[in-house]
Amino acid sequence: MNISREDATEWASWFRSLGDPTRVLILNLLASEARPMSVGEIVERLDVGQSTISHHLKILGEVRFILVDRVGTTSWWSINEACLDCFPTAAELVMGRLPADAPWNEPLPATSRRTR
Amino acid sequence: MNISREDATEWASWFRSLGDPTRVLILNLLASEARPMSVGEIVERLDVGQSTISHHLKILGEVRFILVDRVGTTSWWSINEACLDCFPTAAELVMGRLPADAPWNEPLPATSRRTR
DNA sequence: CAGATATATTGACAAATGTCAATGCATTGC
DNA sequence: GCAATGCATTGACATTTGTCAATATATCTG
Repeated sequence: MNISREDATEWASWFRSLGDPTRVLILNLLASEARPMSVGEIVERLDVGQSTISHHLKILGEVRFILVDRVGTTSWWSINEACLDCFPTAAELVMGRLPADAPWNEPLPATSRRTR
Repeated sequence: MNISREDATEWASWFRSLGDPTRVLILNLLASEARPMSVGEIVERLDVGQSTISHHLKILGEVRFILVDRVGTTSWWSINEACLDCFPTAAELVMGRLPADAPWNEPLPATSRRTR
C-alpha cells in the first residue's frame, strides 16, 4: 500500500531536477523556442556562466527532460516532449500511481557522435 | 514570451518541496490513509525523528500541499486535495501556462487554535 | 498547580548544491 | 599540424539542506 523509501528517493529526484530557478529558465527557454539550441545560445539568453549552464543541462538530461544531439563541437539540446506530457503529477506520485512507461525510465541511447 | 527569474524561483520552490524522499513518503502516507494524521502517528510510520517530521510538515504546509488543524496539543495534518489536482504539470510550468487560482497562491488562513 | 503529553523550535553538523574561473578535450578551418 | 571554437570537467567556495538531540512551548489531567 505504501511506497518504499527507494521509490520515494527516485521520485524526489525527478522533482528536484525542477527545483532550481536556472533549470526552470532553461526548460522554459527551450520550450518557448521550440527548437534545438546550442549551449552557447542558452548562455547568451540566460545570465549565467557557461560551465553552470553545462552543469544544469547535464542534470536535466539525466532525468531525460531534455535530449542532446551532438554534432561536431556543438551540443544541440531540446525539450523531450514525451517526457513533459507524462511527467507524473503530484497527485499521481503521491497516490503511488506511477506511469509505467515514463520516458525517463527508458535506457539512455548510446551517445550519438555524428560529425557534420 | 519568457518568464522572469523571479517566477522561475517561485515555481522551482514548489517542485523543490517535492524533492525530498521523506516529504514524498509523508505525502504518500497522508494520501493513502486519506484522513488527518497527527505528527506522532506519522513519526511512528516513517523511520525518522519527530523534529525532522515537524520540519518537513512545515515545508509542505508552506506550499499548501498539506493542511493542518490544531486541536489541543495535537496537530492534524491532511492532504490538500485541491492542491494535488491543480499542481502544475511540468509542461504547464515550462510553457509558462500557470494556473492562476492555484491553492498555494491563496493567503494562509489564520492559524486555528481550537481547543478540544 | 504539578506532571504528563504533543508538537515546535533551536543548535550543531555533515552532506549536497549552485556558482564561477580555470582548465581539458574534441573538432573544425586554415 | 596549429590555432580557434564549443563544450565538458575540475576545483574552490559559500549557501542551503536534512537530520538528530536537546530544549521550549502549549495543553491537558488530576
